[in-house]
Amino acid sequence: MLSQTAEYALRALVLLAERTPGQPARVGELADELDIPQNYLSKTLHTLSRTGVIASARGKGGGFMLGRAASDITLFDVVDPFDRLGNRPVCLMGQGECSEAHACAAHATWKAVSAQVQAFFLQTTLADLAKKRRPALAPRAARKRRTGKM
Amino acid sequence: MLSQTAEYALRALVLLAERTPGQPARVGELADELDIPQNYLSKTLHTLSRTGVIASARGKGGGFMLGRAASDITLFDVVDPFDRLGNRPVCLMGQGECSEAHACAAHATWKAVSAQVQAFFLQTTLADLAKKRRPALAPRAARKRRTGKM
DNA sequence: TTATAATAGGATATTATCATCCTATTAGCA
DNA sequence: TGCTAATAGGATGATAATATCCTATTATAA
Repeated sequence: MLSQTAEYALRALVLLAERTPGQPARVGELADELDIPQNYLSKTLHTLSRTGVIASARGKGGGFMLGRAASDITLFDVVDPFDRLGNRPVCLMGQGECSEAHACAAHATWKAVSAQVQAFFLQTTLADLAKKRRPALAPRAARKRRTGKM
Repeated sequence: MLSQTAEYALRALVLLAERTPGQPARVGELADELDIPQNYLSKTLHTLSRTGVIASARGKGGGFMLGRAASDITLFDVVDPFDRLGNRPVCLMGQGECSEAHACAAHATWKAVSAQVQAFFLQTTLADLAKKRRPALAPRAARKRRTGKM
């Protein structure tokens, strides 16, 4: 569904959204926690810093942090610089195999499904994905046993 | 949404579905009409012939044709051998970032959207995509002016 | 039985994606 | 000022997807 790069970006930004705002997180930390190659993530985040969804600070005490409130960053914002969700053709068979004027029987259905996917990315925000940890629901033992995998 | 290969396969099979059944179509013809590299399409179709959705006949007068009724071949049948639609992870952030047990706020929404996409591929058939040309609705002039593009 | 037209399929080239390496730049601190 | 910790970013390597080339195999018809 998403390219590797876009998935990395998304996971990293969800992590950022879970951090206390204003405190920059180092790429190394993020890469480590997410098991993503550090140098690769570095460039991915840099790309996002250019679009403004995150901010970067160089030097000691630097790192990356969200550029605005998590509830104000959509998944589309995060993913679109890598996978062009906006540019996808209307017809799943490529450009204009079936057009609005000369539509196949499935055209309307696909358009509807496709629109739902778009809407999901446009309406869901990082705040929705960030884990609002609810300790009451997760027994203490289970939390400790976390392996990082699965 | 689909890989290049899967898209080629789908377009070619829609074309086959529009042909008179039982009459094999040569790869060259199909590739030509769809503007797809012939040798590549050849292998793609060969793959599908092994899964049984199409049949192939070698030698003079040979070619490819649907293996069963167009209304009995789903888009899933065509696409799955190339893009594993069935194997996609539940969470769009990769394996188990959020699980059923520890779900993010968007989990349910994404699952629903994802299921709709799956359902589309499972329920739509080649017959639905094949152009049942309705000359009454398309003015003769418009039909002639077709450029192949757009 | 030979010529021809088609798919079958291995080998290989090309291109895009994913990933690493290394150096430059910037900021903070002793 | 100089040391250290961080991002910035060019160059390059590895891998997978896409595409081409060429020969083998099979079927039909003269």
